[in-house]
Amino acid sequence: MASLKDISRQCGVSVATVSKALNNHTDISEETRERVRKAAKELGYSPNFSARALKTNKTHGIGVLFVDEARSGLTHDYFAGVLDSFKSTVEDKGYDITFINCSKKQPNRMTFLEHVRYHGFDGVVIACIDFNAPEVAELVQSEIPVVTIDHLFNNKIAIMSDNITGMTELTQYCISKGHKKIAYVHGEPSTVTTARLTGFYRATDKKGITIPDEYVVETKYRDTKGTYEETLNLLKLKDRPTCILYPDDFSALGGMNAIREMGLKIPEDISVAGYDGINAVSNLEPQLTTIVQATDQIGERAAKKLISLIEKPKTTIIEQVVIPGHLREGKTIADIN
Amino acid sequence: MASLKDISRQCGVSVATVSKALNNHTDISEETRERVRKAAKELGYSPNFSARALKTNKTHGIGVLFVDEARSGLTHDYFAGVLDSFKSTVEDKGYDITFINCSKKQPNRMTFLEHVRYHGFDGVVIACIDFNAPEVAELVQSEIPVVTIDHLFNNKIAIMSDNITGMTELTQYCISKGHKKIAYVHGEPSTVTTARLTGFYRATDKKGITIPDEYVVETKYRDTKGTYEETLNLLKLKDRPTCILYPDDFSALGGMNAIREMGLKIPEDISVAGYDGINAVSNLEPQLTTIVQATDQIGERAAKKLISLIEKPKTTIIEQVVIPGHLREGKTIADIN
DNA sequence: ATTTTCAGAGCAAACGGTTGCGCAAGAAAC
DNA sequence: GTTTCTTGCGCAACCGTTTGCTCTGAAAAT
Repeated sequence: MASLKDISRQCGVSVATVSKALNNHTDISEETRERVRKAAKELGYSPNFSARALKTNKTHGIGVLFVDEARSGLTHDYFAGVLDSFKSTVEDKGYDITFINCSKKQPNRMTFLEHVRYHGFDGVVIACIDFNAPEVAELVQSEIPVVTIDHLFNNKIAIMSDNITGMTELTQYCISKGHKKIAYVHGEPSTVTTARLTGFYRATDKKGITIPDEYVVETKYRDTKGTYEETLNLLKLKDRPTCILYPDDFSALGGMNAIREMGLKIPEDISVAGYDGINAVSNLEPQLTTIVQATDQIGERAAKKLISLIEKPKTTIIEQVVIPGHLREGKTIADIN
Repeated sequence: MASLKDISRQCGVSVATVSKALNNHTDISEETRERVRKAAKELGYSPNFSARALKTNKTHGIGVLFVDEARSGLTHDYFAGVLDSFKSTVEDKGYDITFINCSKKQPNRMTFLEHVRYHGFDGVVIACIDFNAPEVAELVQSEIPVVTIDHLFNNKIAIMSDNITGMTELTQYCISKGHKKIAYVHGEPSTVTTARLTGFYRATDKKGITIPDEYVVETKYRDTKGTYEETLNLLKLKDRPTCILYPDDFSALGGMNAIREMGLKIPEDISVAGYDGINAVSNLEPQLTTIVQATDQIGERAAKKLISLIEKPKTTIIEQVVIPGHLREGKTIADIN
């Protein structure tokens, strides 16, 4: 609780001098500086963030908007990975991260933007959220430096996992193994889903393969029940696919259970693939073929871009950064050539 | 950027009046209050957290210490679950959470305690960390309200997953299925490991079962390679166990792979069980028998206890709260009775 | 008519730190 | 010996809020 004033009293110098000494300003003699440092240590001085922020109008704080509705934020492996990497990177540069309160239960809750203004965050990262919510739009369109992950807003920096290329690559891989009847159980409409769908069709079109509409069905993300049901439906079709792609590794498990329940073998009877590269799943046998998203890079790039935008707004390029994933060739796609 | 001063100018009242009006003090007439509210809205007033915190010496901020060394914090399913639940609970009560910077790369990094003091957090939650680090001790022994998760400090509130009972229950379950030769691949020494080991022996002792020392081996947490190796070793023993327990679901996968690689079937030839109740793993076939830890409850209790300690320090009981998990009976333990 | 009560509002200090500017004194230049 | 630099430090304002105390005028009580 010791303050600059206490130190100044102890050392017989002014508060201003103490402040400058502690902040290594050049107009303080080495001798005084040492005296001040010593007193600070003795008194157990701790700088006061609020006072400093109030005066300097800088918080070195970054707001993180990770919706946790239905527990889909932190416990979502992909986003947890991104956040973890983001966190390390900004912390290395002296920034702290605070979650933007998204509780709906508060009596006088602030909007996201109000909360950010209130705390004076220097910048904000947004991920894993309903990007169409008006509150999100309000925040994005404000003057606050913002970086979004996996969603592109007009004239804002976005870090995007390369879902188009990833899905193209995955689909091409399946095709190269001889599959033509490829089904795709995809997730709810979103930037991500759209991109992957594009990638999917890009690959099939290129090879002149026509996918019947009934092969492309929609379910929720990370919902093993949903993929389980949809997979059963797919397997009941007269003309059954030889290969089924899933929106993520997690929900692929649901599909795989359905397949096995029908007495079919993976990959002998049906091939499957996921998307994400979730750790736990990669340790299964047979190892799931999937696209591993580079969560480390995504988090790190987001962090660096955001800090650049905060510290050098003029020279920072507003751009969409696309981070490629890579194919992890497991054992769930049969070669039927 | 509008401040109280701007509103006061606009309304022709003093700054003090504006402050009181906005904060619903009773000594302001309803008419004035309305006028002030209206002006605040018009000017786009946003309160200033730093100024308020400086004056009131309250931040409504909670520091979270989740070490992310080796990426084991956020991406650890168990802790991610706890944190997620903790976050929702404190946010509902108007608190914000900020990670305590644990970057080692900063030139003038603060200790954990310094960082907490600097930010003036009202309280701190500690989890998933090397509890023996001097820096952690320094923080815990300070005057800051603190709650630890899965570790007990003298005279501090701790929320503990009931690892003893959980492991006892799991072991008893195995025994009830006829297993006597039970191996236990446990994690690195820690509060958690010790508790589970206690639970393990408590169950075997009670039934008068003697476990050879070679059945109890140590490996790292969440390390499929380690459990893979240890499992191979166990399987090579002259007197092979019929059942192997793992430190967590994740690393159980490594063990299971080893078993299958040896041409053995689960659970026909060898039974296995995990610990944690990780989502992804619970969707596998055969479903892994495990103890599901109540992450939701752990996070929520930790949050409520901490807030109580912050707001009502006198009446808050310093205690160790033990949260039971529950057995999820999967299909990986054979009945060999 | 005088005193008491009270609601409504303002004064001013305080929270802890930062920083542009000014000033003094000694060193260097003339 | 005067002028010019340079070094080291203090002055004082300011950031935006909060809050105990004071003040005023009008209503209520006497």
